[in-house]
Amino acid sequence: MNTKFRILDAALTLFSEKGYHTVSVAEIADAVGIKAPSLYKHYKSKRDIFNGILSEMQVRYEKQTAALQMNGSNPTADAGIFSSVTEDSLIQMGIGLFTYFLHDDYVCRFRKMLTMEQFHDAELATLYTKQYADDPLSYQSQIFSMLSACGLFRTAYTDVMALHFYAPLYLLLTLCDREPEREQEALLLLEQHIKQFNLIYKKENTQ
Amino acid sequence: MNTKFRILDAALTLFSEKGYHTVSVAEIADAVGIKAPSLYKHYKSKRDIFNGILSEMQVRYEKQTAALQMNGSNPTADAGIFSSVTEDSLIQMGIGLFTYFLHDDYVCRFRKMLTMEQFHDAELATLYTKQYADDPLSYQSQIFSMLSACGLFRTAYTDVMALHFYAPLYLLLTLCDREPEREQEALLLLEQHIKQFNLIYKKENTQ
DNA sequence: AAAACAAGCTAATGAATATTAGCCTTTCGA
DNA sequence: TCGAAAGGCTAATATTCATTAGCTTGTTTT
Repeated sequence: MNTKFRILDAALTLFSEKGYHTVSVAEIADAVGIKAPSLYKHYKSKRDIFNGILSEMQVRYEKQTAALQMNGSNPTADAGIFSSVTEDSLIQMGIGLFTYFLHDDYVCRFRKMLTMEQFHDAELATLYTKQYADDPLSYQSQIFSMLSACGLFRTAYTDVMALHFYAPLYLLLTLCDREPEREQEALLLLEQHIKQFNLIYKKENTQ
Repeated sequence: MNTKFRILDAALTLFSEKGYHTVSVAEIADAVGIKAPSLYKHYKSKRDIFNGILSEMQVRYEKQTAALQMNGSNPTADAGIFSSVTEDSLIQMGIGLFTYFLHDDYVCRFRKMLTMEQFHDAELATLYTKQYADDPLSYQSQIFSMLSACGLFRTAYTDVMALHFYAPLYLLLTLCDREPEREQEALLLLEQHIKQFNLIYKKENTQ
């Protein structure tokens, strides 16, 4: 029963460390504690395991984004929530997103895997862009347009604001994926970045 | 003679499209127009071809950065060059860097290859970080510290300024690597980003 | 001109690897 | 309790692939 899931998990770990093609089904089986042919009782091929990981991520991702997308549906209705945006809460939002992306077990392994596989398939390419560029950017953009509407932030192109806020986070994230030992340095820079961002975009009179 | 180079070139193309492990030596040979065993007259193994690509890139990269690193050596001595930094020249610098990274034949294929191989080897990881994060950031940081010193730009943490300037460029670059058809959209956003950046950091009195 | 070398080829080798066949044991619903 | 399904195993298969051996041919060096 849960062997099926343990296979997925072991495969994801291996794929995220060495890439799909470099990992043999024997290795996956080994990590699970069974022999290679037994895998085929659960998945009909190696590719099928990979697809299983994709579906699993699909489910988790939709759950995660649904939780964020302001369940009240109408964005401006929730504007009150933001009546007290402080520098600290902005920092917390940034650092929170960063550490979630970097340390969530599934998210982190999945991103590394997708990084390596993105050019093998147009579908994987768009999935990557959606999860790590388009969706975060449009989410941030939405938030900043609310903050502008409330008069808390300067009015500016919210697309550009979102890019200013999120792109450094993204760059530092991919850096830490490669060199985890530089996380402290990255966090420091990220915090400085957000302070600077806050200084730039927050309206003076509401300080 | 130039077969040796043609092998490197064909291999880089294939590696950048499909990743090192997915490409067979037979495929590389085919692309060059010879048979697989003939490759071994020029390189002693598949890995050796890969290493050849790395060395070739090393040479090109050093040539390229040497050309940028202000051959006059002392940065502040060249401050005069920047006496007339306009919004347009800043945009040109950004767009120029972006299109160079995106369209230079060698740079572009190499980056895609490195993107796929970065987790296979700590050395490749640091190489990636150096070329697409550390070096560009410290270069931009240097420029902004000069611009600040000249009184053209606000004084601020130049590391953060560099991050603000470069990170969006990096994000859009990786996006276009995956989805080249979105280049126009990316260029537009990049231009808006730089205009906004200029507005934020340039001293009002020098407008 | 002869020897040596460069650079191509075909054929062979050997290892890795995904997948299938077929067998055995345990579990469990009828 | 019996039959079948679930889930494990070993052994076999077939394919792909990097690499080597050894031959040929044209060019270069002596």
